[in-house]
Amino acid sequence: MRLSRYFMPTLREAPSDAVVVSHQLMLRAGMIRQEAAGIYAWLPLGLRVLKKIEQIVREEMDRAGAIEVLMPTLQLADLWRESGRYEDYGDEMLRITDRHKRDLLYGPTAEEVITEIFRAYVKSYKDLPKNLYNIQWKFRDERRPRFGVMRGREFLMKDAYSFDVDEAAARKSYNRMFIAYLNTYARMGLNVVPMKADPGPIGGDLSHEFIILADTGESQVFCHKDLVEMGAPGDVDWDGDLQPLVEQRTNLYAATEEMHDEAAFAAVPEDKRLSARGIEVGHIFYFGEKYSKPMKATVAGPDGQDRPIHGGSYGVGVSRLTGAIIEASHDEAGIIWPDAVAPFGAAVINLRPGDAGTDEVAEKAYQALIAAGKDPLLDDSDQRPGAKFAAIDLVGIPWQLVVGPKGVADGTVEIKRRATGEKQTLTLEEALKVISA
RNA sequence: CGGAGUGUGGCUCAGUCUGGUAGAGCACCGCGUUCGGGACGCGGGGGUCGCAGGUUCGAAUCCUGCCACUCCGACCA
Repeated sequence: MRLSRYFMPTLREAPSDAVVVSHQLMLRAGMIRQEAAGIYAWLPLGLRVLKKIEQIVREEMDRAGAIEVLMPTLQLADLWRESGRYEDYGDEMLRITDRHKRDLLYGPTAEEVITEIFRAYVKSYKDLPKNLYNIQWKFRDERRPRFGVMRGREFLMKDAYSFDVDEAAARKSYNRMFIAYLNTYARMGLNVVPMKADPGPIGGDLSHEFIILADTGESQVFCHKDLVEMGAPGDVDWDGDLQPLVEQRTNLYAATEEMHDEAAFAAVPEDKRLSARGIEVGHIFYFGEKYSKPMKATVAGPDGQDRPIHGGSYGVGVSRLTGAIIEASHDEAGIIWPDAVAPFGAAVINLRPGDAGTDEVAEKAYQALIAAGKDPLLDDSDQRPGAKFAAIDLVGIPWQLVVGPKGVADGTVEIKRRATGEKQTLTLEEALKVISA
């Protein structure tokens, strides 16, 4: 992409209504534009990041055996009356009436819809387990939206739903999602810690929040230090026994403020106790027959008798992650995107557009990076060098390849790694090799 | 939803108390000088001061109502 033809409206100063750093930087980098409280338009740069995150989530869901569907944003109120949640949900649910005076709602989640779909087709235990997911916009009319896209009213969420014949089978589905989540966040360059969460009315131990650690996180969290650096399991035998991998994490202490147990935390060796701020970027839980019973989602068991399926649901805040990643990865100059989610893989900065020498080298570098699949941004804008550096630092592109008249004169370019600030002066060929490595 | 606050050009803000022909910086346009970490000079464009009503000879400024947004708190991907 050539910057001169792109739409990347960066700001030198942050709008005053942004208080958290990710919100400020997203506005300054021209990623989003607020249209109403908690409702944002995604500008080209923001959309690129959002799509990359979405795609990682999708790939890891697929790998774990989940199957993608797309459910509507608008749902029929009657479906929610069946589950009993239409009245329970309260003002957070945006209710809509269509021209025929039918009650609709903008989905805050999709347990009812997926259960309706499932029950229409699946009749036998032999068709289980199944896990269906969708990545769709949700709306929750938060009393107080804030923190930019991290607590918007409209947000993009991946929600997966598992269907199993009994609790033991549901636990296996749960474990698959647990591992898939670890892999998902690891690919985005995040250290994530699964923490025991409030399981709600169902009880049991099958509810975890996935928390990334960031100084600006909105909740206080407590955990065993080893969890932070434990890493992700990667690809595993998804049909095998995942319980040991899960227990390796869940046996160490980790809890958010609401679930915190001082006594249990005190039992963690003192040098391993970590108290930090965290941001919730995922939540998984098992809810058993909560929806299948009232909505009559049953399958025939081996004995021929119908029984309600055991369900679980698994959410990832896709749009929230754009903000959360920035919270975890930025400096005074701006955003530092992990390579996997960066809007562009590299920026070629032509310090003097119009100069035959720099134009030629910059174009050559740009074409080579395209060929290498780095999806580069070519800064061919007519600005002074300082302004270019500042803007490219701000938007956080992982590699900068600087083509200036001095370098061209002696056959070199400069590359800079955004994350470390490390600069090297190399020939173009060497530079391309480093960036493409 | 309780409490607090803010709405003035794309962004940051002054002007409001004490009514008298709407300002600055950044951004934008033109020309020139510049050009390796957000340059400089000269010239220029852009705002019915959130909306509606009221008071007044005269309202960004005072009064009333409404709307939007933000912050703090209780709740949540």
